[in-house]
Amino acid sequence: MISQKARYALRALLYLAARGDARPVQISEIAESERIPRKFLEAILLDLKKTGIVRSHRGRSGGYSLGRPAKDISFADVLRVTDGPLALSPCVSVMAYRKCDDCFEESICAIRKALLAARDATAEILESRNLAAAAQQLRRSGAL
Amino acid sequence: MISQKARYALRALLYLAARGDARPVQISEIAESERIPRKFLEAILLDLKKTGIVRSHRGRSGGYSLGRPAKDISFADVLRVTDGPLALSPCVSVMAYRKCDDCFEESICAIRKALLAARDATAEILESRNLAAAAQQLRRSGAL
DNA sequence: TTAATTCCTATTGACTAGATAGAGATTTAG
DNA sequence: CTAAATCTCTATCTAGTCAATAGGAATTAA
Repeated sequence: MISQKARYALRALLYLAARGDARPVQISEIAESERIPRKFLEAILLDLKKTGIVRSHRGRSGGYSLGRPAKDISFADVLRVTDGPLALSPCVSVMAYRKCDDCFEESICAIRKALLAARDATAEILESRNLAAAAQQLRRSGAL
Repeated sequence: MISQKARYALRALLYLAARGDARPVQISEIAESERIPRKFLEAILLDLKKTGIVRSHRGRSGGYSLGRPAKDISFADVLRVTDGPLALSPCVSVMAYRKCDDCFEESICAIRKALLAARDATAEILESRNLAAAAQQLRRSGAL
C-alpha cells in the first residue's frame, strides 16, 4: 500500500498540473483545495523540491510550481520520493539496490526471480503514467 | 517492500516444497535449515495454516506440510497472508476492496486508474509464480 | 519596513514489525 | 498408560515508522 504522504503528494502535483499556471501556487491554496493538512503538505513539498519534482519561490507571492513539464513527471518518480523504491525487495531495486541481509546466494534465489519480475511489471506501468496524462483524464471526465 | 515475515514464509514454504516429502516437517528443522527465529516461524506457520496454505499435524512426530500441491500455491497467495493485499491502494484491491477514506469520486480518480493498472500487472506476475516452479528452479541451479 | 511566504527542526501519539517467553493442548512411541 | 515431543495460544517488549502539529528562521515583494 502507498502511504498517505504519497496520496497527498500525487493530489497536490495533480492540482498543479491541472492548473497549468506558470505562476507559483501557495501551499495554503493547494492544502485547502485538496483538503490536505497544511503543515504536512509543507513537508511533502519540501521533499519533492529536493528531487526537482517541484520548484519553490520564497517570500511574498511565492509558492510552488512543477519542476519540469507535467508529462515528464511519472507516478514512479513521485512514489520513489514519498515511499522509497518500487521494488518488493532491496535486491531487485534498480534505483536503490542493496543485498538482502541474510541472502545466501543472490544469483540462484528463487524468491528474488519472482520479485524481480514483479518489480519490472510495476515499474513499467508506473513509469509510463505521468501527470500530464492524468490531468488530461480529469479534464475529459469533466472534473475540472 | 515485503516484510521480513513474508521472506521467512516464502523460505519456509520453499523448503517444504523442495523437500517434497509426504511426512510432516517440524518447525525446528525448518527454522534451523533456513535460519529463521523459531518462535517467529511458529506464528507465521500458524497464519499460513489458517488460510490452508499449510497443514499441521500435532503431537509427537507432528509438524507441517503443504496444504495443497506446490504448483497451486502462488507467491501472491503467500504475500496476501503475510503482508495483506497486493494492491497499492485499498480502492484497487480485488481481494480486499475498500473505498479510500477521503475519496471524492472514485470513478474519475486519475490516481486510482494508475494504481489499478499497477495492481493488475503485479498480480499477473505474482499469481503465476508458484512454489513448484520455484523449487524446480532451485534444483536446476544445483542448490539442492 | 512589513507582511506574506517558504524553510527547517523538533516533537507527539498511535500504531506496527520483529522477536521472545511460557504455559496449555494434543498426539504418538514405547 | 505414560511421557516425551510437538503444535497452539496469549501476552509482552522494544524499536521504529507514519501522520500530524508547532514554532520560529529565512527570504522576498510591495
